Amino acid sequence: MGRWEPDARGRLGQAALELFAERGFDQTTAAEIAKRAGVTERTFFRHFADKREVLFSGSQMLHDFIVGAVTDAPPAVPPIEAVAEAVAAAGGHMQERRELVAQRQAVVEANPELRERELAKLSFLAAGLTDALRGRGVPDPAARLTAEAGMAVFRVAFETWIKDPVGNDLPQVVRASFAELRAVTSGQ
Amino acid sequence: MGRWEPDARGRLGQAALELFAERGFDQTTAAEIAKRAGVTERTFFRHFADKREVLFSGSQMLHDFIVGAVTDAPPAVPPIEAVAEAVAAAGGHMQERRELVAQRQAVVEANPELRERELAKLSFLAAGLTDALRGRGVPDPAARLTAEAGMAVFRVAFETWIKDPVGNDLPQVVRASFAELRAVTSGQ
DNA sequence: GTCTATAGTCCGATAGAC
DNA sequence: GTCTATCGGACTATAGAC
Repeated sequence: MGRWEPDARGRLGQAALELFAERGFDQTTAAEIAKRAGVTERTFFRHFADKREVLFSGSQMLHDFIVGAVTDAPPAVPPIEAVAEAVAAAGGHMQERRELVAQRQAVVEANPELRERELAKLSFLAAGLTDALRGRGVPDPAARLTAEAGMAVFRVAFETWIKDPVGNDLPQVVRASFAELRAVTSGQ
Repeated sequence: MGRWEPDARGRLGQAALELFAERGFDQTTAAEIAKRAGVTERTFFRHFADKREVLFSGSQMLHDFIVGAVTDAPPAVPPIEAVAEAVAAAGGHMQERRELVAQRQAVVEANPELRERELAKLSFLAAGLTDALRGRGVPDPAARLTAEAGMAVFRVAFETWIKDPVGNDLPQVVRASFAELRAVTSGQ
């Protein structure tokens, strides 16, 4: 065993979520989060570039999963289908952690700065998705538009699912939202 | 003539754009912007909630223009058409100020915090657009998806136009992007 | 208009792991 | 010896409180 308890990063994320939920993002200082996690404020900022970032460790996993799924889809699958299935599959994983996801989302929605960061993460994901589609031979601007359409659907489907008190089939909501997007863009 | 020069807000916006372009967002303090505009730092924060906001006065105008155009479109116009024409018309106005728009965009792109704020403004616009569509009798989730599709197209079309060294027909790029979105969502 | 809390940076020091 | 994670303290600017 080392000098310190392991997984300072994980403990910081846990402590931050608890404190933000208890008393709000603005009313929580980085020093308080660090204290609850058993480290110093300085250590907090070595793990996270800013106070908001502590809530977005999972975004990288989401990014890698969705981009990976699109990259690995069989070549014959049409681009929009590859994106739809990747997003639906990611939804399946989120569903397994619904309690945690819902608590985190409530914290994010309660604060404008956190909502801003959430949008930035989805924009970053759209960029990754665009690259993955280009890698499948999809030309611009189709690659960019397909990726943006996928993120639009993800936003809408996720919001529908998280607001539903039951909310037990996110992948299905994702697929239905893609169908709905096709309907509205074709003029009904 | 009053005690102060008029339009402190406008001068602050101008001074901020100049300073951000000269030495970057991070290397410019609110006090420096205020000094160049001939006011105190305190006045800067009376006009703008935070340092980033000084670059986004135009976002409110864009919001009101697009939401107004969708609200005022004849009832017979299909939702996606109403959105497409509203965005195309807004593009026409931006085109008239291409130099200023391009300079501002270069500053925004150069800084992650400013890019974040830009995304937040577009998200706010999507929300206004969703309400306008509901006002036209479009049900959920179609209203939300149509609005998000409109913002996705706007992002892509704007980026295409601003990167084009000539870039003299944004409304046309917007319409072409809507057509492309229809194509990609229907699976080519 | 002044005062202050907090975010976020920079420097150096320490100690275990490899 | 090198690498990585931690700590301590001083410092500036933002942003809000008074």
